[in-house]
Amino acid sequence: MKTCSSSYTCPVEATIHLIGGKYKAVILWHLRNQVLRFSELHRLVPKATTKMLTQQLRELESDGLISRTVYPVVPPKTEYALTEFGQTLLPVLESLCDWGTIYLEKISDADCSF
Amino acid sequence: MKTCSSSYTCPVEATIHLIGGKYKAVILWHLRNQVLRFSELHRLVPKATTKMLTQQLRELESDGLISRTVYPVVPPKTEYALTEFGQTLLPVLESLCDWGTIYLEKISDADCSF
DNA sequence: CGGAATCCTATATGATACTG
DNA sequence: CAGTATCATATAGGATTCCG
Repeated sequence: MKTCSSSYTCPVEATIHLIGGKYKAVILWHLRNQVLRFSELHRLVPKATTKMLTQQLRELESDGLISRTVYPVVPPKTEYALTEFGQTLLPVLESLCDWGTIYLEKISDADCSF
Repeated sequence: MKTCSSSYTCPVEATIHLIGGKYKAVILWHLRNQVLRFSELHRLVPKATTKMLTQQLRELESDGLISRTVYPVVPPKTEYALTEFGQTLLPVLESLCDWGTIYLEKISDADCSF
């Protein structure tokens, strides 16, 4: 999962390395039009444990795709948002979403009967 | 890695599940404009072991994205190609490639100095 | 609330050898 | 050539508990 020092043979590989994590693309997708707190994200991605969610968020952060803002209040409050650089991913995410929609239609027809 | 019976909460998740594998997007990318034999693919994706390459190819095949044609000759000859459905992924792959290119420029500037 | 720490298991991946 | 089989390990991922 190290991002650095990996030499990629092609750009596609690099992008997948950044957003191909189990929940990363979904997280970015949910952040596309809103700032979200940790618990809000967790509600949107319930399959992720807090550990996984934290891990993926930290990786996205260290890759410069999202920002993490901690408010020193009680109870704690943390907000996650797309960075400017993260926003450049929006066309990619939309294309993933569009194709996924078509794919889901396709398999709901066949309904996986094998 | 099971594709079936996973219920996705959002289409982005579905797409990533199909092409998010370690070498899948790269394989698809290499097949975008040509038919390739196993050994040719292996040369293009040298980091993958034969086991991994086979595995990813079989998954792509069972997801209907690529076709596998075995010619009953000696020595054996197998050709992999995008299916029609696989071709619908081309815009997605291009978008992954475009963004990856920009990303690689960005990190080659900073050169990971933290 | 937003995690961190620990422990544990499952899965992914690699190395190597072998085969029709 | 195009894999398969087997063994070993690394990494991902989950469950649980605890804390400021």
